[in-house]
Amino acid sequence: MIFDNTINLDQVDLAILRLMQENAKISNVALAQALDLAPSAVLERVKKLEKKQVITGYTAIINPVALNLKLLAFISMKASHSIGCTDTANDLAKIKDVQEVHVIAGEDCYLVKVRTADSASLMALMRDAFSKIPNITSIRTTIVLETVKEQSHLVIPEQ
Amino acid sequence: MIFDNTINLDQVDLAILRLMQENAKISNVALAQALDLAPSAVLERVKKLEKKQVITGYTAIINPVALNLKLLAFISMKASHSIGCTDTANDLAKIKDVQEVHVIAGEDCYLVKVRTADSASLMALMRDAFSKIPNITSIRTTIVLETVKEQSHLVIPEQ
DNA sequence: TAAATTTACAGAATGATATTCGATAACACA
DNA sequence: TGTGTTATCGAATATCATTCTGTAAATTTA
Repeated sequence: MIFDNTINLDQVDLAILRLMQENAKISNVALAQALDLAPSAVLERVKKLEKKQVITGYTAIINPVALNLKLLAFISMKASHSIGCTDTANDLAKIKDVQEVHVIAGEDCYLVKVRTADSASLMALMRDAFSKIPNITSIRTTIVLETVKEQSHLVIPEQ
Repeated sequence: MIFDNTINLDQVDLAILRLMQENAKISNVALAQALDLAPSAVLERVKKLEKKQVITGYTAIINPVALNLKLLAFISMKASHSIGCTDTANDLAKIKDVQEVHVIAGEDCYLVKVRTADSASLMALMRDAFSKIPNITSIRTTIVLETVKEQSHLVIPEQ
């Protein structure tokens, strides 16, 4: 039996994704007008995209500065454990202030994106959370001075 | 004259942000019920948060794999130009496949997050786009093998 | 302190919207 | 060709967003 892992998205699906990525709160009616379809047809497609986990959620984009989260940092780490062990990565992922945890190729093992109020709270985070995680042998912290672009928008193929 | 740059958010505002970050498509009525307020009052607050640029948008979170975007990479760059010059960063930001551009402290100048289909398309991107940007003197590409956590959700203070 | 102004909220009205459902047409496949 | 599946439409209804007015509270000003 062939396990069909491919998700086939047609032009209409891609257009929906494009519009909803741009503005998740676009009304179903507006979507339908833009796509030249009935609202009920569009709704069914959106539901299907959600069920197929093509769309995994909807979120409000919040200005970090408004929440006083003025420090962004990337932290590279090496670990001593065996290759393929996911414990350390999972421990890192549990930390709330950690936005991203990536296992990377190259000299280091993990790349972590962290957002805190300031350098003091980053220091506190490292003392209280990172240092408790076993097997981490080295850490290199890169402070972001200025973010010129930061978006989760994906490039959606034109056709 | 004191320029009031502070954005004062009370408990209700934070609760709105928490709920809308979790699910941007939550209905106004549901929000109002959760906050024990009238829908009209909540709507006014949301509008205000948008106007104050606390909420900067609403987006559908799309699974990159569904769009065949299976490669994630971080690229560190050095540049030869004078400190404070933003041209290079802006050039990088213009590239569609580039999700993030950060000016960083440390040995390198820029950290760039890129998402493409595969290593071939990353190669093509470097050939067609990155190489055209002047003043870049060195590049170090870090390929992500696995992403354990990736979210734009901010930590919203409890109270 | 008192008056004036601003702000936040509730409640009602209405206009728009989401959602459901049955019917139909297009399509895939054997 | 016949059968099952899928996508769509259009209408009906329930839900919701949005606007507006009045009011109370908070804040500012004199």
